[in-house]
Amino acid sequence: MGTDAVTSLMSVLSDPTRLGALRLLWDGQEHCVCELMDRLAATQSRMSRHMAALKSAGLVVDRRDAQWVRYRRNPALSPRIVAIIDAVIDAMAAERKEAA
Amino acid sequence: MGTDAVTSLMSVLSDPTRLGALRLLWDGQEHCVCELMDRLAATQSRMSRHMAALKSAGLVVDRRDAQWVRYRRNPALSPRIVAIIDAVIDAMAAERKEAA
DNA sequence: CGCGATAATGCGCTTATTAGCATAAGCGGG
DNA sequence: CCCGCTTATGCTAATAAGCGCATTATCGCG
Repeated sequence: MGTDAVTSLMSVLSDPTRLGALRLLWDGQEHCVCELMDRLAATQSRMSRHMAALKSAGLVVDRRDAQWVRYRRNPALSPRIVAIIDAVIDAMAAERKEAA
Repeated sequence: MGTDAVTSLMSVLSDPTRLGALRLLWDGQEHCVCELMDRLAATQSRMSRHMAALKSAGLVVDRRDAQWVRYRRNPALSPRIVAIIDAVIDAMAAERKEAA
């Protein structure tokens, strides 16, 4: 990790579309961009760019499968990063429950 | 919490000066702006604004004491928020250890 | 009441982030 | 080889974030 690795991680997490994607990917399964688009109500280019950001941060990995690109949570993520994201996703879930 | 409370929290956390201040304040003690300035190598206006951001996010509280303003961690913070920040500070500590 | 010390704020500037639109790139099928 | 589907990317405009500088505000002290 660089000097401000945590800071850049926080930057990546400070976007609702990226957080939503992370929440969906956190089930460990693969999800294509089109599915994420639909479920997060994002346009194609927007979704693609946000996924690129998550990938560039090392939080997710992707795989080409025919015309689809399947993203999934990076299984090799450091425990400290996982701890942060788990806590964030937990807070998001609570927030969603309250809103309902 | 609003719809994107978590997102805005992440935004507040995505700055090295604010993260540094949070780390220092996380000991539960009071710290004046001047001390934070010194320890984080920040100018006065910069430090003041960042503390205002942390305060506005509800993460810290302040108290006037003569010519000083003492900031401290907000003791009434929700457990979910605390969990996030604890994890972030833990990651920062690990990062600092590696850098040394 | 004026002074020194500490902190906050108005202002202008620069840089970073994000979005949409259009276009290109990768893939399988016919 | 072209077509349709899916995803990535170049470009540009709009917005937000952050900083420094200067100024203002607040306080205790003499």
